Amino acid sequence: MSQPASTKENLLQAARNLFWTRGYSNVSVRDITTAVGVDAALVSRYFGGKRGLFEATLAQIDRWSALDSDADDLLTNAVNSFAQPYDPKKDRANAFSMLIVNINDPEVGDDIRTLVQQGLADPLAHKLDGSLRQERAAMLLAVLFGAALMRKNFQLQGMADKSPDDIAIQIRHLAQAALRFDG
Amino acid sequence: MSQPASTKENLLQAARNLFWTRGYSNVSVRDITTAVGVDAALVSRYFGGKRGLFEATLAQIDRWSALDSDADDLLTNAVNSFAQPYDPKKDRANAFSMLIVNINDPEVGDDIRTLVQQGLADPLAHKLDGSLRQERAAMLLAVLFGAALMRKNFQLQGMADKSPDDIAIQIRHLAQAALRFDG
DNA sequence: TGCGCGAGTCAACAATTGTTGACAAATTTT
DNA sequence: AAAATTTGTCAACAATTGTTGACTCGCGCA
Repeated sequence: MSQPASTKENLLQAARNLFWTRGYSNVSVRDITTAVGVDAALVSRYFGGKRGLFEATLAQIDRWSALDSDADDLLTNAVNSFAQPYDPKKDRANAFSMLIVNINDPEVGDDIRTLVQQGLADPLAHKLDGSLRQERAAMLLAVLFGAALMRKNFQLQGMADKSPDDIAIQIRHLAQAALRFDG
Repeated sequence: MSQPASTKENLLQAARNLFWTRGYSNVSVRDITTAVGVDAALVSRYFGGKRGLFEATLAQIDRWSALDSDADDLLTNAVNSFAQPYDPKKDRANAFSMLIVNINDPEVGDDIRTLVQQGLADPLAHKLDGSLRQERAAMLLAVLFGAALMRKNFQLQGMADKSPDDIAIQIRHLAQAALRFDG
């Protein structure tokens, strides 16, 4: 039995959808409020402003399901998280899109940087075993983000036009190489 | 004997520096003109507007030096193009940064997409031999762009804090894996 | 009935943006 | 020297942006 969604929750969801696809600076407060059907003033009322609303959406990404695994099937999970088609319900693949779209924003870029470093890269490196853990973690993320960048943002032929299964094979090939790096 | 740079050339250079580092929407016409020391109206006068000025900078990237090689040392050139430190004089490493920074811009994103597809990915695939050329070209670009993204934009530890030589070793490892892909 | 309160609207603000037309100065052309 | 063309400035514009304060409406409660 779900409660009738409050306006505040509606704003949060609309903000997530818009920020995560268009990027912070490319979404106006009025874009969000008209999507919900309320006045623009409510954003400042409820969240203290546009920036506060964005950070409220950021706070929802405190856990990365790609890290919910031991070192063995970490590769499988990492590959799957990018191979899956876009699904606004699952925060996993969605979150990566948001990061790329917002990383170069002068207003929120720093937030994204620390979120990825501390919330994703550091835990990932800690999960690996062997030497050069930080380097291999960074290389794995380079592969995953690079594939997402080519597939979703640049929409390159040879990546954007592949089925999730096909793309998973390509990414797995690269991810394995990243984890195998030993100098 | 270089001519004294004309104001139009100065605008073009200032626009390149700013657009390529901050992104199109994050740079105002007045940012560019005050950097040169002239009035903002000159952009519309000389280039037909902000958009025209941006496309004038895009027109300067019609050739990719990473493609100036046969299939053999293509990998070496590709790796070098990303390992080199940021240098506003050389358009090579610079151009990739520009592409990432502007790819998500609603105004110029499509320009970047077609430029990369037709000017970079297609010629690259044509240069490869063997099967799955389009896929391997896309994978190589995923590695190169992903490394640039982690290093310059996300500034991940394990990539951003490496010397050009060290980063070249990592990228070469991944790039070789990309070119070796056979399904 | 009257009081208070949460929810939301409305009008307006200051700032920033890209662009334009009229004008002034300087330089070249005739 | 006079005319014309280039080169640039200046003021102003309309649109968009985030934010604020005053206000209205509806509902529970005394």
